[in-house]
Amino acid sequence: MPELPEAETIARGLNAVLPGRVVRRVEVVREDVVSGAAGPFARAVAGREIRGVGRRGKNVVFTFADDSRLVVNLGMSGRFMTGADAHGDHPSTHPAVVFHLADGGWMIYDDVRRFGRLSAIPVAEWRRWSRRLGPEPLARGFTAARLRGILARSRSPVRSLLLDQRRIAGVGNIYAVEALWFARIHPQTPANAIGAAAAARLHRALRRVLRNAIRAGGTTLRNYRDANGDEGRFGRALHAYGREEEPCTRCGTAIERIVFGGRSAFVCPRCQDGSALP
DNA sequence: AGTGTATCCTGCAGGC
DNA sequence: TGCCTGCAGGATACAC
Repeated sequence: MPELPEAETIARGLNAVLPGRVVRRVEVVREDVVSGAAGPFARAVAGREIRGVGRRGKNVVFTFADDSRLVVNLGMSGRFMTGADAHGDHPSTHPAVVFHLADGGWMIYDDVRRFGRLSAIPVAEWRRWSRRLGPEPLARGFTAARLRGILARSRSPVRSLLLDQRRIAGVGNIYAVEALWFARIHPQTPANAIGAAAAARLHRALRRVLRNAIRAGGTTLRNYRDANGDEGRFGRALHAYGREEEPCTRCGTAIERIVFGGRSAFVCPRCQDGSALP
């Protein structure tokens, strides 16, 4: 579920309330969501002071005072919720890991489908961990030329390339589909067939879509809620994703759903007909 | 190298 | 109401 904008929204929400607080005890309710065994995971996190909460790609990253980290990939249905009162009710329906804080507060990682993964990363492993991911698409250094270089190295369909976290970090199916609609590029276009002008359109579209989605607090289709329990408001701004048989907002042609790489893509057969590749 | 398929899970919507 | 199918924001492993 959550892609870059959702992870960013969650990280910001957590960063507003967690820095300076200490994790007293970690309760692993569902062992399958932590990497490695529950015991070592809990021991790696318990006792640490949270210095900040950020994001890398689609991952929410907690940095502790000793520079070790807790990295959370939210999978399809991962969520965070926090509360101040240890004895209060909490809204978690599928708690997977409960973090008891030293001041009596709590943070729960809740995950219906349990595709999410929580990993404790020691200081010495952080660089290596982060390097497995491609560049951040919203970073200053991510230029149109850089995107074009990435595209040029692959013949795979451009949508598949955008979803490959090793090449670009944080883009998921919704925003890949949306950016390709804006750029008028068919999702199955071989990446290396995309010329300089089309690559520049895609670069602009990708950053625009991601930025606007962050501004809207992400996209809620079903599960997604931010750290305050609020829905994302970007669903209203979708032009292609999930709009099968609805009119293209640019030309009125019915949006089509196609499936490849095991995932749905949505395309305007007229705007994205493969003729605007230069 | 790239693609299709299966797998990990649960919940929901739609058809009958 | 119940049963069945298909679908879902992700990631990974495997065979071809």
